[in-house]
Amino acid sequence: MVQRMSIKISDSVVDCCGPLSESALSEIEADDMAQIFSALSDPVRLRMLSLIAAGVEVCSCALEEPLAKSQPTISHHTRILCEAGLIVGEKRGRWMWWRVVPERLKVVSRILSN
Amino acid sequence: MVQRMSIKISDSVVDCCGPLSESALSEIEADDMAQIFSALSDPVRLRMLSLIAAGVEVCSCALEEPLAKSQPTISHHTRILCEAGLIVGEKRGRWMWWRVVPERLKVVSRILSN
DNA sequence: CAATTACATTGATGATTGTCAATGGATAGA
DNA sequence: TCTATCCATTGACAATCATCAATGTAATTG
Repeated sequence: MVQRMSIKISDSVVDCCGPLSESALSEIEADDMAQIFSALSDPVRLRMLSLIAAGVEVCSCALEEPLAKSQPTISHHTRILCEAGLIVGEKRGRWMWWRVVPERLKVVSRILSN
Repeated sequence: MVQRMSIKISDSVVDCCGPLSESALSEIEADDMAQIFSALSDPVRLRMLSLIAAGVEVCSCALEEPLAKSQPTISHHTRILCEAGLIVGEKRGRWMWWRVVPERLKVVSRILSN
């Protein structure tokens, strides 16, 4: 049985935004971008994202040991990365498998390269 | 008279880091990257960065009105962006002039595009 | 020198955040 | 059905953060 995570991504930033210097950001655009950068602003989450990106797919249970955090903390961070659209999860059996969303990273990358 | 801001940037991330997925981040690299993303994780700072990038050079006093924040708050945010190496300031007379550091933005951009 | 202006710093406050123990729900195996 | 496992949620706590009033500092002007 396969069950997909629901994601709440703010998409106003995905298609509309050119590079930062082009024109002043609206408050809404700034809020959306800030959500993504907030997700990336924690060292544990960055290492988590790196670990997930290193493998094709990574189980939640495989993150506790290298990150040296408790299970609820791991769950908390995967949730934040998921809500920012940076990773997606798929539950298979008892395991939650995570993979990165490269297009999402590219969106942010493109905004910063002006 | 010209006076430059002192910046404290953590540089371990500037030259060393390939894309996120290449290999697992060390804790030190993750800390440094997190500092940059933290600076970008606030909507006011994003709009501030956008405003500075829009003009060639922008005075602190020209930021209060469009951002609708008090002078101490503006000063607080410019400081954080500066410490992250994203902007540099130069004091000329009574005015503090800010400009973005495009290379710094490119560093972050490159990390995200794997 | 005195007044004014632009900015930084300090201190305080309310809000947000990272962390984990405890608990609950769902799935697999015996 | 019972037990074990994987994960999410809740609640609590300490730490960090965004904000601003008050104050300090440096530079310009009269």
